[in-house]
Amino acid sequence: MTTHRDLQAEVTREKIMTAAAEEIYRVGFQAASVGVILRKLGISKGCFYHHFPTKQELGYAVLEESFAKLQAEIWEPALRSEDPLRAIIEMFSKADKKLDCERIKHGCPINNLAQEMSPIDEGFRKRVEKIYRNWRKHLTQALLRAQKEQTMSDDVDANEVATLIMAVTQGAIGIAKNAQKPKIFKDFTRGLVNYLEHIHT
Amino acid sequence: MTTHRDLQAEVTREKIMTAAAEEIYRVGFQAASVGVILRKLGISKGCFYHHFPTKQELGYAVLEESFAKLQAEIWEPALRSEDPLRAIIEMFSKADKKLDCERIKHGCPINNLAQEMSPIDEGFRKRVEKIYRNWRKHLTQALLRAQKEQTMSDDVDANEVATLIMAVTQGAIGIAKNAQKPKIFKDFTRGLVNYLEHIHT
DNA sequence: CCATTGACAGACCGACTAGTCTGTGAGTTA
DNA sequence: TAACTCACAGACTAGTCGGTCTGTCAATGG
Repeated sequence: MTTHRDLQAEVTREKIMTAAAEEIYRVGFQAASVGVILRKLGISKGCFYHHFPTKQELGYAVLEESFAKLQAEIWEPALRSEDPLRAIIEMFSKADKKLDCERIKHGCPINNLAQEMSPIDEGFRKRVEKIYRNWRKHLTQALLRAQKEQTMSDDVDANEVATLIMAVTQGAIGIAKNAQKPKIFKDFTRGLVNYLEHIHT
Repeated sequence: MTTHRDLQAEVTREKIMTAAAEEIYRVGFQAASVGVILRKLGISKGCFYHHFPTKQELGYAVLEESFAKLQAEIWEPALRSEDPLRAIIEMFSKADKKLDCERIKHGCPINNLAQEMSPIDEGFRKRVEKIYRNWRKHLTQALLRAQKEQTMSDDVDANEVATLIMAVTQGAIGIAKNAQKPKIFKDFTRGLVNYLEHIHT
């Protein structure tokens, strides 16, 4: 049975997760201090370590629950769309609007974590790899569907296009984040968009 | 006049720089400990802080002197080549050989540093931005030259191709580094290579 | 030859970190 | 209502970090 206490505990866990996700996104995992996160929430050490055994486990949870979900939410509509290739093209074309700007400035949360933590923590590495494998799989499936439904040229290899999209996305976000100018993101994706237009039928 | 002492000091500085570059490349800037670097070299704290005012300045020096130089050395031959586009294509084609594997496994040193430090240190951000601007400039110039010398199609925009190459390179290295399989690098650049072949004349 | 310089040695410091441990008191159950 | 559980509080610890400071001694210049 779920008691009032269990519910309250769940709320607390969520509060920690949200604040941690923000902080990790803002400054990176290593620079994110457990103490700072708790002070911001007005929550005690005891409370935190009641919910998470280590800072590392908190990081894993943020990656798997918060970041992976965010990524899925961003791509799912396009991948489910009737005309996936067109939807993807429009994702890039509209990338300089509203919320996306903030996301470009701070980079892709998953990629940030990956670049920082993968070389020194196998746990992060494997979790990120799983997310990427998934992304690649769904993207490829969507493009194969596009070919079947005649909205993408048969002359190209769906898997090849999928990896190209992924590489450009990650590369362009990284470069734009560094430049701190979301406008630059479009500079670095224009070539890809033109190419995608070219194979769109 | 350059005395024997000055010379010895320069040697020491170089030793520190080399060890620091390795360590920063291996574990990132924040995780790299000054103490660990010094212990490895058998050098004292006093010695280190005689040569570098802060750890931050050491990081800047490594980025500007070691990493930027490395990057230039890798791309210069291709960009100076008679047929730059062909040379670039071959760079990607041969990326799974020898030394390059190690580089792919640990990622691009500059990009690693950029992703980790740019959001929290403007000094790193600006230095990386300068390197990227330079890379983009030289790459674009090389492609414009290719067009003038009729080795690249006039139908494409040199700047657009340059940014595409940069984005794919950074994205693919990042993904391959995470997967820890250099072979994957080729998967993620095959689409680009085919495209480059296509516009090569 | 003697005064000075500067490359280096290493003990030391304060700040900060992740993580522990002993309580405490409200919510739950018998 | 009495026993108990568990979400939470917060002082505390051990260790690491970047950075400082004083001292030493060989190379240097007058």
